[in-house]
Amino acid sequence: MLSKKTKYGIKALTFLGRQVDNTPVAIATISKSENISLKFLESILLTLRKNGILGSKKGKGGGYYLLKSPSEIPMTAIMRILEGPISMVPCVSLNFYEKCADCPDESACAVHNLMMQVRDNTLDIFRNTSLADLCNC
Amino acid sequence: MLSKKTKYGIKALTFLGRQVDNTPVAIATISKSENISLKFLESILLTLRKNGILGSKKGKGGGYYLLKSPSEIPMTAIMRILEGPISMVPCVSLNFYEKCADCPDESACAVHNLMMQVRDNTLDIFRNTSLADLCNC
DNA sequence: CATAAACCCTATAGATTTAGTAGATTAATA
DNA sequence: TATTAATCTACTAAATCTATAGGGTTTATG
Repeated sequence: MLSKKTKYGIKALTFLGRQVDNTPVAIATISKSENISLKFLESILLTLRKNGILGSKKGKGGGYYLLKSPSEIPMTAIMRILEGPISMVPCVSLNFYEKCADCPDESACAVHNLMMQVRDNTLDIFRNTSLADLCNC
Repeated sequence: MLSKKTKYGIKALTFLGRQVDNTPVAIATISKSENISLKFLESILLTLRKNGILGSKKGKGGGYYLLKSPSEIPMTAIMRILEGPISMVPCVSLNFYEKCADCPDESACAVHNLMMQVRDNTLDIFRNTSLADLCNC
């Protein structure tokens, strides 16, 4: 299940991507428009900034803005920052790999092989979808 | 992320599906072979029984056994029982649908439309994979 | 009747999620 | 320069979920 953090993060990014110019938008503006708890959104936007997706400007007239154009931001990046691994099990993760404690042989593990398929398919979608695609719908 | 419950459940089902005859297998046998905590596995097998996947026999020589042949058990059924919804958001779920509180218009929601794609792809895999496929690998 | 097994109920430690509260810091502007 | 509007930081907290553990009950078998 997708966390609210990720869901809200994507919604906020989409909101920013739909802006005509790329001038800073205040958290409160996004919060009201997308029905997201202000302080929760604040922490989400902060992590997006720390991970190079967003820039921010402090003080009056400040806010958050996209650092790249929406078409240059793949969903893989957004998902990995907000949700973490795209895989359903760590043992098939590309960026967050971890061996299973209970499983002696990965290549013989039924779960492993099934989840590899799921990962490949999901990854394919996220790789071929950019923030721009989300903004146009 | 896949819960351990689901992972262990699938492993146990695979173990049962690989049995030559379909005679009852004790929880302890599966627990040892697959490195799964006995009491946790107990509760997992119980829910699989209550959901029509497994049968059980009490007393000496008792245990759990599959109610159908592995090829007749699709992964969709197993996943829904153990993990719940296959969708990443309730608003695109076929079997566990729930409207989002924050979202006024589903068809205009970027998250909704993206997760619909992911669901379709994942569902396709689970529909075309049966327990039998997992047993042969 | 003894034994071995599923069954059933309860509790719980720990982690994660989803926030809320309080204040510090920074920058534009009147 | 004083004010104001904004981000930034840190702490707290409730609620829920996860992954067990323990103990007692029931049922079948030899």
